[in-house]
Formats: sequence, C-alpha cells, structure tokens
Amino acid sequence: MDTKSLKVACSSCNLRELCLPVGLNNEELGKLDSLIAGRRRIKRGTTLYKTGDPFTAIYAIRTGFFKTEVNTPDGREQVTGFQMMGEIMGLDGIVQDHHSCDAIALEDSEVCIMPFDRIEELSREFGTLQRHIHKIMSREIVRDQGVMLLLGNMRADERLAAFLVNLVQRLHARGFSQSEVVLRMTRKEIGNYLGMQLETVSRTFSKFVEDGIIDVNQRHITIKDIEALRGLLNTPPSSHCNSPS
Amino acid sequence: MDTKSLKVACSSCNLRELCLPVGLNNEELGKLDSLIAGRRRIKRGTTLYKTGDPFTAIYAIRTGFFKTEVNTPDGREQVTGFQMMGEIMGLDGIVQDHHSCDAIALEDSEVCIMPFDRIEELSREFGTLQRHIHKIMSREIVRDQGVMLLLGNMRADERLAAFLVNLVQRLHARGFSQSEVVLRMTRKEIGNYLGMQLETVSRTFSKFVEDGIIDVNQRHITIKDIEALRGLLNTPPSSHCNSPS
DNA sequence: GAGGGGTGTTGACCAGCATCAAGACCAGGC
DNA sequence: GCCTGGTCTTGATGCTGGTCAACACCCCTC
Repeated sequence: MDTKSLKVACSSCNLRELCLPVGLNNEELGKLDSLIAGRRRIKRGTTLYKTGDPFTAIYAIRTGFFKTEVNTPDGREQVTGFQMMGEIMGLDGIVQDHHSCDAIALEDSEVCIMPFDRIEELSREFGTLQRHIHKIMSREIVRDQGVMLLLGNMRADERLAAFLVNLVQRLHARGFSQSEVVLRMTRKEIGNYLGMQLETVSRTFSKFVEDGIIDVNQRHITIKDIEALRGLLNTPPSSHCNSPS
Repeated sequence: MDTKSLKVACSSCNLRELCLPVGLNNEELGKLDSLIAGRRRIKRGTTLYKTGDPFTAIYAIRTGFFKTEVNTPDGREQVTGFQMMGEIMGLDGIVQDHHSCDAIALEDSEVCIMPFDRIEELSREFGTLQRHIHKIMSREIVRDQGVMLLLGNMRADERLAAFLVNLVQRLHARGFSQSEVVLRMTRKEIGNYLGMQLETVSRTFSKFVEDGIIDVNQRHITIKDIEALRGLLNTPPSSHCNSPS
C-alpha cells in the first residue's frame, strides 16, 4: 500500500480550510498530514460505507457529491443529507462501532480517509484539532435540528425553498455561482430528503418557475430571485395577522 | 460559591453508568469528580439555556425532564427532543460557542454542570473519557437520523407509536415500568415534536385505546400491547404486496 | 363552591399533498 | 435510425391530517 506516496498532504490541499482546523504552525501541519491514511475513489452509484459496516474512519470529501440515507427493516429509506466537497462523513459510526447509515456517491467522487483512532490520538496532543472535531460533530447536530424544523413545520414550497437556498449557499462558499446550480440528485431523492413525493417536488419547481423565482432545465436550476426564495422561509405559515418585518 | 461542597461526586452517583464512561480505576474516578463544576436546579417551565446563550458547559440531567426546541425568526418552533435523567444536553452549543436551541424543564429538575473546557482538558488525558464524549455526540447524531426518518416517512399513528415505544424503552432502562408511563409533556408538545397537530395526537391516542393497545388517563398511559405498538413500526406503509417477515 | 385558565377530546369541514396514471424527454446501446 | 429504461412533468382523484369550533375536564385560587 503506497497510497500515501500519491502526495496525500493536507498541508498542500486547497480544501484544508474547509475540513481541518486553521492556525496551525508548520510542525502541527506536518503531523496533520499523517492523519490521512489515503484516498479512495467512489464511483457514482456505489457506497462509501453501508449500514452495519465496521466503523474505522471518517471521510472528508475531496471531490464529488454524496447522499446519506438510513434504512428500516421494512424497506423504508430516508435521505438524511447531501454532502459536498470539504464536508465530513461517517460520524454516525462512532457510537456503535458500526455505521448506521449508507453513504452513496451521486457522482464519481474521491474522499480522504481519516482513521478515527489516529484522530483521537492526535486530538489528545493538539487542543486545536480536538476542538475542531468537536465542532464538526456539533455542527452536524445543529444541521440535523434544522432538518427536523423543516420536516416538522414547513409546507412543501418552504421545504424546497430552504433546500435550494442551503444548497446554493454551500456551493457559493466553495466558489461556485450564487445563481446557477446543477443538481446531482434526482427529484425522488430530493423528495425523500424533504419528506415529500417526487411529483410534489416537480410541481413545486414548476410553481417557482411560474412565479419567476427560478428557471429549470432538467437538473440545471437558475436562481432568478434569491430574495423571493428566502422570503418563503421567513414568512409565517398563516398569512393573517402578519407583521411584515 | 460552594456548590461543590454539596457532595457533588460522580464516583458516588447512581446515574454514573448512564452519563460517564465505565471501567475507570479509582484515581481516574477521582479526577472525574473534578469534572462537575456544580449542580443547578431548574424549576418547571424555566430554561436551562436559551438560543444565543454563550456556551460554556454541557449538562447531565440528574433528576427531572426537559425538552429542547429550536426557534425561527418568524415565530415557529420545533421540539427536537425530550431528555430524561442520565442524558446529556448542550452539545449544540459547541460549534458556534453559543447555544442554538432552548432547553426547557418540563418538571422541577436538577442538572450537573460540566464545563466543556474541563471536559476537553480531561479528554486529552484519558482516552476513555475522550471516546465516551465522542460516542455521546455520535449517539445524538444517530438519534436525529431516527427523528428524520420518523418525520419524513411515517404516518401519524406510526409516529406516535414510535414515540411511545422509545419513551417506554428509555424509562425501562432506568428501572421504571415497561407498561406505565406518565407523560411529562402536553399533547401540543408531543405533536410539535412529531410534526403533527395536538388534535391529531389526541385522536391517535383515542384510536389506540379503541384498538385495545393502550389505556389513557390524562397523562397517564398504560401500554397494554407493546407488540402491537412495535408492529405499527415494522409494517410497510402500503399493505399490498407485503412480505410478512 | 364558583370562577378561570390551561389542557384535552371530539366533530365537521376542507386543503395540501399522496397516489395513480399517461405521456414527454433524455441518454445509451445496438 | 430504433428501442429501452430511467427520469421528469402534468392531470385527475382521493385520503390523511390540518383547521376551526364547541365543550369537557382538571387544577388552582379565591
């Protein structure tokens, strides 16, 4: 195994500020490089890990796009999130030493493998890394709270608006356009994530087009009025006795 | 401040196996005691922390019962969980150094205050504690996945059944009855958590009573047929072409 | 015991979304 | 070119659960 020889170095990775702590000196950076056990390519449609797989490492996405989903014995599935480059996957596996969801590539992807033993070891050495890992896990918890709010409280159009705004914001933080998105997932996957049927996703997209908020060309979405999308989120569900703020 | 003098010692706490790592020697146990900065009593209806409060510590529930909820600018709220003794609250605050939800006592309660700086410090010293903290955070992530599944995929009766089964199971793990539950929360709070209206909660309870699955007396619930409840969860939503497993 | 507020139950009605169905569109293989 | 399978759109219809409303119940205070 000489995956390491492929110049797997966080210190020279342009995604570093996304997945690793900032403000390290050179010595620390060097040690950090030893945190990556290698990389792995995942072809579109295949899994990085599956429910029940032994947990050994967490993964940072270098390139590509994933979905995570949980499955029930009776065959239901729920997409719990979509992950893009710089984001971390696999934290679900820590508690039971086995993964509790599937991570599936939505396009050909590459991840950095970070063995969790090694992370804990280095965390004991570097408070910065320790705090960073805690923040990553806490961020996931807060993200999940947001999804619960979405699923528990919002109507179909609000959910889809929230989804689009979130997606565009994360892409923009990675240097992509604020107004152009190419969806990596199907309507069915969006619907599953948002707790609605694919037909409702499609209809809601069409409604947004009618309202001049977006343009849709297959999976290519153009955001024409981001404020209108945001407005859908900040408006109370009932429009009577409203207070325009 | 001499809250510590009140014999705040994990080593002699009968909840220890719930909130702290097992298998420590005496020296480690002694150090662990120093992790608790004191206790705090929370009266029913008041908050342990609120959205925006600076994050300084996480909390282990000694006695009592809490709900956590997120709020939106437009006045919506979503209950994200109910917490009982031995469970940990506050992990949401790590990522932004401020809490991102409210923790509200549903009955007079008492928590152990565990300053997070101190936890990180001791975690660097004890791998056991470090791993334990990671597991607690991971458990929360996995729990949230389950709630997403519930909110995104299940019908009203399935949600309520899942809620009851989960509640009874956690209470049983703490030495309470498997069949008797006294709900600490209102129908409205249950409904908010499960993404349904309080009327629907009430109606679904009534349906369960009709079906002989439970008895309801105000907030006192008697589980008469736990298997029927579990059965509601393992049955696919559509009953045609089903495969009884 | 009367009164009042919070909570819970039940009924009637209806809306939002699921479901079913048909067809359009696109990509890939031969 | 044609065919096939997957994806997406749109329409028709119906059901689950939301909404509104009335009332019962409980606990508390006075």
